[in-house]
Amino acid sequence: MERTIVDYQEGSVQEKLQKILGDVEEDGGTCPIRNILVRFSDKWSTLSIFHLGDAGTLRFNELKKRVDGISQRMLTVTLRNLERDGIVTRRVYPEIPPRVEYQLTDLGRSLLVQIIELGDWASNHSNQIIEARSRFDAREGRVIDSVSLN
Amino acid sequence: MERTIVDYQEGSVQEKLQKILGDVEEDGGTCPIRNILVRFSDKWSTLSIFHLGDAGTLRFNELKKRVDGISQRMLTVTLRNLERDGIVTRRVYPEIPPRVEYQLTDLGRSLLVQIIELGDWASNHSNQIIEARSRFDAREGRVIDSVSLN
DNA sequence: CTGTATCCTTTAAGATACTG
DNA sequence: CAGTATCTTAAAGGATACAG
Repeated sequence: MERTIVDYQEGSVQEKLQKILGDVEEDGGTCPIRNILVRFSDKWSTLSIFHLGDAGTLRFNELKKRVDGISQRMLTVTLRNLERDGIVTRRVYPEIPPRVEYQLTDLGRSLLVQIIELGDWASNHSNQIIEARSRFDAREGRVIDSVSLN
Repeated sequence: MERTIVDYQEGSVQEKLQKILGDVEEDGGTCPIRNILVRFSDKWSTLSIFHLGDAGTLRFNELKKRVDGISQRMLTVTLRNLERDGIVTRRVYPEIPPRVEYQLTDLGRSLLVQIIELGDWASNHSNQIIEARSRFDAREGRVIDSVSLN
């Protein structure tokens, strides 16, 4: 079902797009597809999924060490949301000091495949993007970095 | 350390992940891969790319009509950023009233393929995710919806 | 060790009014 | 038509202190 990294290159990309657009715009903002895309596109979720996919099982602080720059609060929030969505499992061992282990579910691993492809794309095209940014900034003479157009 | 990813791996998914992790954590936060993942994962960018991919060429207000709920300001900001990154082209026709047409670049179309796959994944797994959320919320007795853990 | 709770600052983004 | 500019609110996220 989702293991085919190969055949989504040639399949019916067009049909998939039509289907997504139908789902995504049908109820303006509340649809699950939008919701899911937004959720899985945040920085900390992506990085956490990468690291759990790489390591298999990680304790809270092990994961925290790997996800460079994440605060304790954001790791907690991120993991709760991923757990809620069925992407990771959380196992608590009643020891002192407590041990809590996280790992990807099957669903999480199938998502991982998708975001690896996206990350791979980013990796392979980063030079093109950086060059495009330079050209644009040279043309415009100013930087429109992230958002505010003020 | 176990490698659960091996289970479904056929090509070089594992290698891709290693490469991404190397890139992504090497300079903690400023690397282009992180930057790019964050940029292309925001809601309005994704939806704009979908619609431009579907329609081919769209004027500002045509696109605005299709991307349900987007404000004028956010469409402007989104399109500027996509233009800057080399994902869309912006062509201005010196007419009155002005006409401005947007379309995906080759780079943009190659990105489109990736996010279609992600959208397709979301579409195919939305039921699983919704069910997981219900189970979690029933277990926890409260909703941890988006972020604040207060 | 694995969190929670609070406070506080920054950023995102909607609404509205105005312009070439 | 296709934006800009400005104002304001909402949300994200960091820092710190504390708890089981």
